[in-house]
Amino acid sequence: MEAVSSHEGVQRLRRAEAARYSSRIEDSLKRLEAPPDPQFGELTSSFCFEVSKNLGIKPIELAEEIVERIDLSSSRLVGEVKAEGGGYINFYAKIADLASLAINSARHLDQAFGTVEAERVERIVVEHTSVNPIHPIHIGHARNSVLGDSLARILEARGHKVSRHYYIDDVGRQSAIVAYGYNLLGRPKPEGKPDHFIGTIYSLTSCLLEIKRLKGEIESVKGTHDKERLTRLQQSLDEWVSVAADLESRHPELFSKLLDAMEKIENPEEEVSKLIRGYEAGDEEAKLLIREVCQICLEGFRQTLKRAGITFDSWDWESSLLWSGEISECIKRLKETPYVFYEGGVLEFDAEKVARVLKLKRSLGLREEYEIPSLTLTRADGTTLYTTRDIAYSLRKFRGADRVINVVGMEQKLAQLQLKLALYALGYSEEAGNLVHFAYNMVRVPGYRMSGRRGRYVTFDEVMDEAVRRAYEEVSKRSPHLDEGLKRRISELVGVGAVKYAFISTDPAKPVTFTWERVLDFERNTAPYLQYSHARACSILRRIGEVVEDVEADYSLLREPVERSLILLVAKFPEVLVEAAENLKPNTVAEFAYTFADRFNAFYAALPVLKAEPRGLRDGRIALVDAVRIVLRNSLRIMGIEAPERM
RNA sequence: GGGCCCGUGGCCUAGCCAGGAUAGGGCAUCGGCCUCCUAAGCCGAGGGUUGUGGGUUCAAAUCCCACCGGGCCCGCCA
Repeated sequence: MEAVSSHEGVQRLRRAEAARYSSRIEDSLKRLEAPPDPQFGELTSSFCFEVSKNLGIKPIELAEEIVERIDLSSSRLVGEVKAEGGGYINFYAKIADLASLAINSARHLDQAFGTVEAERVERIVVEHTSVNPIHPIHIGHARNSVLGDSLARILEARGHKVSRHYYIDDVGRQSAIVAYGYNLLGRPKPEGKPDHFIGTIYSLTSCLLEIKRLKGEIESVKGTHDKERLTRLQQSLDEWVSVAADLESRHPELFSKLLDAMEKIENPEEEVSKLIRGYEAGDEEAKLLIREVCQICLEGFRQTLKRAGITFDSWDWESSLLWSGEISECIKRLKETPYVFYEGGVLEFDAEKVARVLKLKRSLGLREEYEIPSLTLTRADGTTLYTTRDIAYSLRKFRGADRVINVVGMEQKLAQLQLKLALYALGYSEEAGNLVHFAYNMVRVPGYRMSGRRGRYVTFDEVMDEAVRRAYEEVSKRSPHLDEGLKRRISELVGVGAVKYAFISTDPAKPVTFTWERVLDFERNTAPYLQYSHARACSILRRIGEVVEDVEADYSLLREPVERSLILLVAKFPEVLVEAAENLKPNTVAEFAYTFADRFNAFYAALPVLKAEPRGLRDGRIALVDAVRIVLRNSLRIMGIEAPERM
C-alpha cells in the first residue's frame, strides 16, 4: 500500500499537469484554484481571462484551444479537462484513483493523517492565557486560552517543536493588593475554588482601598474651589460605594472582616506600596506572602485549564526576571543604544527613532507619517513597567525558540509594537522579525463591563459548568440507555467542546458578544455536531466484525455525488492544516470540519453502508467511513476537542 | 486630534491577506423525513443595495481612496 499522503497526491497532480504546458500556462496552472461548485470539476484555471485581451481572442476560444492540446493519457489522477463557463479550464479528477489514494492514506497514517511536516522545522514558543493571578479566568481570557492552545496544536501538526508558556504577572500593584488583603484576613484557607476565593479577596481589597483613597482625595480637594473635580471624585466614590454594597451582599463575612482589619490601619496604601517594593527587592517576607497568594490562584487556574484540556510546558514568573537581573541587564543595554532618553526623571524608549533609523515602518505595515509613541521604561522611582519587563521576557523566550507567538488582546497592539522595536534596538533583528503578536478582539458581556476590581465577570468555570449541565440534559434525553458514568463523561466533553468551538470558529479579529445561546448551542455548526458525526461513524464501524482489507474495497463504485465530495474533502484535509498553520488561522480548521461533517451526515442519511451491495461497494463505503472517522477525530484534536465514540 | 480593528438577509457567521462562475453556512420561520448503520440528524422553501460613495480591472465582498457607524489604543496601568 502506498504510504503517500494525499496532500502530496494533490501536489503531484498539480505538478504533473503543470509540467505539460508552456511556461506561461505553467505559471497559471501552479495557481490552479478550487472551483466554486463540484459541477465545474476539482481544479480550475481562469488563465484565459487574464490573457485573452492581449491576444485578442475570446477567453472561451483560447480555453478550447488549450483543452484540445492537453493529453491526459499518462495522467494518474485527472480524468477530464473541459473549457467551460466562458473561458475557464476545468479539471475533473479520476475519482476512483483519488479515493484509493486519499482513503488509504488516511487509514494508514491514522493519527498522523493531516500532518505535513514543514520544510523548515522550527522551535516555537506560544505564550498564551497569562491571566494575572488575582481573579478567576473569565470568558474573555478563555478566548485567549482556546485560541492559543489550538494554535499550538496546529503548529505541532506541521512538525514544529512547540512550547506553551504561561507568563505569571506577579510583579506590581495588583498582586500586592490581593496579597495585602489576604494577609489582613489572617491568611485564610481558601473556601471554594481557590482562584474564585482569591478573586473575591482582590475585589474586596481593591474596592476598600479605592474608597479610602477617594475619600482622602475628596477631603483635600474640598479646600480648593475645583468644583468640577470634586463632582467627578464624588461620582467615582458613589460608584465604588455601590460596588462595595454589592460585594458585601455577596460575601458578607469576608467583607466585614476585611473592613474591620483595614480600619485599624492608618495608611493601607503605603503598606501596599511597601509590599510592592519589598517584593521587587526580593524581601523574603514579601516573597513568601505574594508567592503563596499566586500559588493559590494558579492552583485554581490549573483546575480550570485541565478541564478545558489546555496544558502548559512552562510557567514563567515575571518576578524571576527581576530577581535574576535579566530586566536590569536589559535596561542597561537599552541605555547603551541611541534610542533612549530621560524626560522628567523617567527613562523613555524612542520607538519612533528605531523605526525611522532602521527603516522599519513599511515592513511593519505602518504609514511613514505615523509617529510611534515612546515607551516609558522606568518610573521616576526607578521601578520598571510591564512592557519593559516583557522585553526581557521576550529575550528569554527566544533563548529556546526560533519564533515566539504572543497571544495577546489587540488592545495591546501598540505595546507589542514597542516591544518588537525594542528588540530591533538591542540588535536582535532576527528575533524581532520572528516575534508575532497574535491579536484577538474582545469578548463583551451584554449589560455590563467585566471588571476584576469590581468583582464583575463571567468565569470560564461557570460557562463550562452550565454547558456541561445542558449537555447532561441532552445526553439523558437522547441516550437514556447509557450508564450514568458514561453519560457524565460524555456531557463533560460535549459541554466543554461546545464552549471551545464557539471561540475557535469565529475570526479572532472580530469582537464577540458573549451570550449563553452562543456557547450552549448543540446543533449544526457546533462541536457537538462534529462529535455526533464522529460518534455516528464509530457506530457504523463498531458493527463490523472483521477488519476490512483494502483489496476488497472497489472505490470505482463510490459514484454518488455525496461520496465524491466526501472523498475530495478527505484528500483536502492535509492542505487545510497546512493553510491553518501558515496563516495562523484556527478558524479554518473549524470551517473545514463543519463542511466535512455536513457532507458525512448527508451521506449517512442517503446511503446504506453495511447493507450496501455488492461487497466491493460495501467495503469501499466502510473504508470511506473509517477515513471520515479519522479526519473528524484529527480535526477535533487539532481544536483541542475530544471525539467521543458514542453519545 | 492621530493610529489600529470591525461592519455580509431579523440575529450570528464564512469567504477578504494571494480579485474570478448564481455571496456559502447556522439560528429563527415554514413544509416534509425515523419498518433501514444514533433524528444532537437529513431533505426542501422564503429571506441579501456584502455600511455608503467613488476608483482600479475583462472581472470587486475581496485591492485603492473618501466618508458613516461601533470598538480599542495613544498611562510613570497591565
